[in-house]
Amino acid sequence: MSTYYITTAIDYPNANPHLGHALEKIGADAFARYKRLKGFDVFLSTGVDENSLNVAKTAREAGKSPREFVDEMSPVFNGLWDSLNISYDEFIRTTEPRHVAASRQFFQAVYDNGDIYKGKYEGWYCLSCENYYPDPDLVDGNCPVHGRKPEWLSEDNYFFALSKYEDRLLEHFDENPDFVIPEFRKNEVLGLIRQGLKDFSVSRAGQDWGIPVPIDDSQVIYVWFDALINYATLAGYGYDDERLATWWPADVHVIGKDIWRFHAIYWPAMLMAAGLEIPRTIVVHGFVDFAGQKMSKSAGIGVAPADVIGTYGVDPLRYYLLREIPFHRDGSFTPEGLDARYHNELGNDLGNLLNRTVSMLRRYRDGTLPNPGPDTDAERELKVAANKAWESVDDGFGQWLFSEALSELWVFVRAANRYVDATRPYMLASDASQAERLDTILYNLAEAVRNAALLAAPAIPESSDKIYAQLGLSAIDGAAWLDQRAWGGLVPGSSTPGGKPIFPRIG
RNA sequence: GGCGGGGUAGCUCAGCGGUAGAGCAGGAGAUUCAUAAGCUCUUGGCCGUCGGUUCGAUUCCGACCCCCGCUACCA
Repeated sequence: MSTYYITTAIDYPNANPHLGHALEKIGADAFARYKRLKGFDVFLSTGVDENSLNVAKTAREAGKSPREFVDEMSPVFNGLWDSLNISYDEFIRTTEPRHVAASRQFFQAVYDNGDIYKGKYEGWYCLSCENYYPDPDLVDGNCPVHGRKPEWLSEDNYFFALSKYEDRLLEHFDENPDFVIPEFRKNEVLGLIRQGLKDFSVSRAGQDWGIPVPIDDSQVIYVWFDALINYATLAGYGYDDERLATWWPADVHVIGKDIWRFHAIYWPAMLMAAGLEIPRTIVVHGFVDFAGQKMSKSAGIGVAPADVIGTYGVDPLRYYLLREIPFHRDGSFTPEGLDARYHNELGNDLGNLLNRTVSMLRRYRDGTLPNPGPDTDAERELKVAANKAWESVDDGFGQWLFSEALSELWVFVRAANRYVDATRPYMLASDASQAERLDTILYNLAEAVRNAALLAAPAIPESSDKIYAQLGLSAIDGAAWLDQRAWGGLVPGSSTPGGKPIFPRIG
């Protein structure tokens, strides 16, 4: 079985995760589920980036030790991913011993290769912020946050010779045109590389939080340098060569538009320097805003994922984000939009389709799937619609175009609703001479619902399983897109228990 | 300043050389298996502005105007 390694960004655990974080994990999860359904052995990763000096700072402000703080925050993240049904295989914390070891080994490898050297890092440093500011960020020569005069400080740091890799990076982009998706992001990356790359500092002096530099324990590794290495750590780098051979290079890094510089430039160069292969693809997604405004906890703008789950459920949130927001671009979360898509698309179109189907099976056939007779034009049309859906939904998920995929799927869902109206099974029930015709309609209708559920499974796995259950089938798993795709997966004579509406009206 | 993205129906967007499309919202109708759901029909757009190329441009080219992102620099 082919392996497929998908990573998501590891998040800074210095505040609670919001919808933006959720968007990325949900997209990556939908893709991971899609790949599994297509028969791949998938490894999906996520985690938290705990070595940041910001984390240490936030901890101190909360009157806690960094260690205490991250131990509290970490479960908040994987807890949310669990409640969103993110099917991650591993959740990494960058304070884990295996990652500390891997980072040090990686640093050492790059150093041994001659690409890390000692240099001077200097700039305007605000003592209140504990941060360096580049000249243009200063306001009248003062710290933009505290308004106080910063001090000119310099410290010895270790630098990574990024500038050496300019040509090799350009070459890599040239040879791998799909390295960065979507294309307009690739163009941004290339633009930046062509402007010329500068070496960057990969260590910080005088800090007590972080991973010690292997060749100099007075310094810690710069947080981005160690954070990126998490992808290799998870693949076994530094402790399990067999595992590394199986999973490295990663097939795709899923990241937000704010961090492509690190993933598309720094990271490949770091890997070249460490003698590791470069991941095959980097998929860059956009951001979610709240009704046109940036989400901001302090300003009270936005909504907590847990609240949405509490009101609507997990799958409605997953569906809404995947359907509403084009993954590669920015999009907007609005309570009205969520409510509309929930009721119109999930409830009325899909949920009601299931409900009317199992209801008629119960009323007219005692909840037992009948044997279908010969097709008429109506059945042929329905199957054409199904085939079209399979093609375009498969294609859409494969290209990270979730919104398009779901949009195409709903074309089929509507076709199935139209099938009921066109064939009018409820008018046939009282006429014994029409029994075979009714059997045919009910069977094909159920089959249409089953196909829709299977197609929707990457996006709304729990709901798809519920639909399967109402049709008397066991949960969807394994390479179901390969082995259950054919029309006729339902066995005549089996019982269709039905059940409560899966997307009940709210409010 | 440079690079990139966007500007199409009230809303969210698709189309990207050949008589303007979808979903939602609004209006009307025929139905009843179903979560007052589904189905059918329908109102609604000088396709950001101004020029150009073309038999023909929302679609190509040029200039410009707004919104967003990245990046550089001046001060």
